[in-house]
Amino acid sequence: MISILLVDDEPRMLDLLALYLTPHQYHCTKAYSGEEAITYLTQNQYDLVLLDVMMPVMDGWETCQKIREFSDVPIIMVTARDQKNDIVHGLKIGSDDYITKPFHEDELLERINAILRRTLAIKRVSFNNLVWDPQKHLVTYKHSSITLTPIEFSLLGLFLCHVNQIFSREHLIEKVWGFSADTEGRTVDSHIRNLRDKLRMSNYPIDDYLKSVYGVGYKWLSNS
Amino acid sequence: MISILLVDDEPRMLDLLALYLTPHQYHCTKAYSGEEAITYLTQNQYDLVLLDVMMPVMDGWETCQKIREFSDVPIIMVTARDQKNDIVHGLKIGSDDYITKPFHEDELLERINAILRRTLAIKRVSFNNLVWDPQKHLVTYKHSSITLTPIEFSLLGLFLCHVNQIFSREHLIEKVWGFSADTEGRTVDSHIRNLRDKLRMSNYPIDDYLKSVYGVGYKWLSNS
DNA sequence: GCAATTTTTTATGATATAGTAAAGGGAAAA
DNA sequence: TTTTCCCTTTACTATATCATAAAAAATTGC
Repeated sequence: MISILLVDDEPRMLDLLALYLTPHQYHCTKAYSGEEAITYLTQNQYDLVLLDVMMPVMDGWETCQKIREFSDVPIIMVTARDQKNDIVHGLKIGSDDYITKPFHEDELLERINAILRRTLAIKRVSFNNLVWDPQKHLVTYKHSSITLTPIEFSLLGLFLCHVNQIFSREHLIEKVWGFSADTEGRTVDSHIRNLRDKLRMSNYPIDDYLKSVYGVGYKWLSNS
Repeated sequence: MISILLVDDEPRMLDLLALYLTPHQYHCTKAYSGEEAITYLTQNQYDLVLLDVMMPVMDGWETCQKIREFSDVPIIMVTARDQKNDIVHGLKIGSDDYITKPFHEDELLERINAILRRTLAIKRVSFNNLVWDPQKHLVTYKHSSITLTPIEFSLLGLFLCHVNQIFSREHLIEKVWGFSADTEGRTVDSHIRNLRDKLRMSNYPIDDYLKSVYGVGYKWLSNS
C-alpha cells in the first residue's frame, strides 16, 4: 500500500486531503507542522509528501529544504493561487511538483499519480561501481557515464536485476522487446556484442560478468 | 551572488551594515537617501532592500510605498526600538520584515536569510554566463539579453534547474504545458529547435549542452 | 585433433527517431 | 480591421539504431 505524509497546520485541510486520497488506496498520515513531519520522516518510510507552504514557525519551503538534507522522498508543494510564476514553483530547489489551492480532487490525484509513476519505478541498481539508473536513464562506471541505446540499456538492466539467472534468447526477447516482437534469436547476439563493446571501452571488466552459456543463452555472473 | 541595497542617511550606519554583510557573500550597494535608492532600483536588480525609517526629506515609509509601486523586491525596515505601531504600519505598506536598532549581527543575518529563503526560492539560475532570471523573466548571455517566448523560457529553466536529468517529451509537456494539455510530442521538438536557434544566434554553445537522447528525450549536459 | 555446433564478429539494408522547414490557426497588439 | 507573434502540426530530410545474413572464431564431444 502506498503511504503519503500530509503536512498542514489546518486540521480541516488535512481531513479534506485524507478524504480525497484514502478511497484511492493511499494510506495517509497527518502532520500538523514541519517539525512533526520531519520527525515522522526520520522514523518511517513514505512514498510521497504533500506539503503546505503557508505554515507558522517553519514554512513549507524551509521544511522542504530540511527534508532534502536527508531524504529524496518526492514532495508536492501546496501553494496559494495568487503566485503567478507558474512553472517557477515547480522548479523549486527540491520539490518535485506543486499544486495551487483550491484544487479539484482529480487534479490532485493526477499529480500524485504522475509523480509516483516516475519515482515508484525501479530504483538504481549497482554492481561493483557500475550503476544502472532507470529514472535518469543513465549508466555510469566509476562516475563516468556510458551512453547506451534503449535496447542495450534494457538488456543491462535485466541482467543486473537478475544476477546469476540464465536467460534464453527467447526469454530476453520477451522481456526486452515485448511479447508481440518477431525478433530472431541471433539479433540478441548483436546487441550483446554492442553492449560488451561499450562497457569494455569504458574499462569495465564486462567479460568477467556477462557470460554466454553454451547452447542455452546468457547470464550475468556474480562470484559472490 | 546575492545583492543587497542599503538605504540610510548616516554613512556610519551604511558602513556598519556593509561590514556585517560582505563577509557572508552579500554584495552591498549604498544609497544615502530614499530618492537615491529608487534610482538604483529602477536601474539594477537587487535581491533585498534594507531601509532605514528615520531619514530626512523622504522617510523610510514613504520610500517603501514608492518602491512598491513598481517592484516586489523584499524590504526589511530598520526602525528605532519598540515602535510597535510603526511595525504594523510598515507591514501594511508592503515591507516584509523589520529590525530594531541597535541590533546584533546574528539577528540581522537571520532575518535576511529568513526572507531570502521565501522570496529567493527560485532566484536566478546561471550556467557559464547564461543567466535565467524568472523574476525579470529574462535570459542573458554575457550580459546581452536573449528574447524567448514563454514556452522557450520555461523549457530552458526546467533544464537549467535539473542539469543532467533526462526528460521524456511527455515529462516536458507535463511540466511546461501542464497536465490537461493535449500537445503532441513532436511539438516539443519545434520549441527545442527555436530555443537552440536563438541561443546559437547569441553565440551560446548550446549544442554542447542541450542534447537529445535517442529514443528517450532531451537533457542539459553538464560535463562536471 | 577433428567435426559438429554455437557464439562472435562483420557488414549491410531496413526501420525508427530526431532535425528542419514551412504552413496554418488563433490571440493579442496596432 | 489588419498585422504580428507565438504555438501547433505536418511533411520531408538526416541520422541513429536495429535486424538480419553470412563469415570467422570459439566451444563441445568424440
